[in-house]
Amino acid sequence: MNVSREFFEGDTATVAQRLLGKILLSRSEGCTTSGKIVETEAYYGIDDPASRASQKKTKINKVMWAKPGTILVYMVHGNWLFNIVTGAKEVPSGVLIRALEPLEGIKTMKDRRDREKISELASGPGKLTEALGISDNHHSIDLFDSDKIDILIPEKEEDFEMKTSKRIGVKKDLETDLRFYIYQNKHVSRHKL
DNA sequence: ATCTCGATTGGCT
DNA sequence: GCCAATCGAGATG
Repeated sequence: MNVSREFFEGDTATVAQRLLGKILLSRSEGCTTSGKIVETEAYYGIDDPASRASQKKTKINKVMWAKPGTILVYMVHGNWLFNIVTGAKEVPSGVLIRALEPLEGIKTMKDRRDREKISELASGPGKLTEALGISDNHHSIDLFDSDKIDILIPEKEEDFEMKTSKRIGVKKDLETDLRFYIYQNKHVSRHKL
């Protein structure tokens, strides 16, 4: 079952936590790939120094002001990073999807990633976009107005223990922990931390 | 566990 | 042209 747009309204840290255990599915280049979300990070708006919304508006970050459920993709150090806009309209915030546990289309993911180990297919923000065939042609599309990307609620959600930490790669972080991940899941990035 | 080097794009001078 | 940026892979110990 698909999530509703209301799922992405409200506090971005809450949405980030609720996304854990959900399924991110991509249809790209004729291949369907999907994975369980095991790691996310929340980014607020103008009060969050790490958020792109605290910078000047550009064609990349202006979609943070778009309606919740809009997709934001940008390049960092040679990797595409996948985010979903959250919060009320005109209140910029978003969630970065950082890691997936591969489910469908594992063969395709192996080919795209040129890796055989399942835990190396999508255990990081740049890895999962490559595995799912996500790039800047997904930027600014609406999740609910496109068949390229879906967020699904699994038939039966297994329970898990959630852990939090500081966001990764962020220089000026906030006091609160805004990274959320499934404890002891092997597909979480940098799970040695 | 720690480091180091390469990676691509957009935004600015 | 220059540079920063929500990273990844490989080498090393």
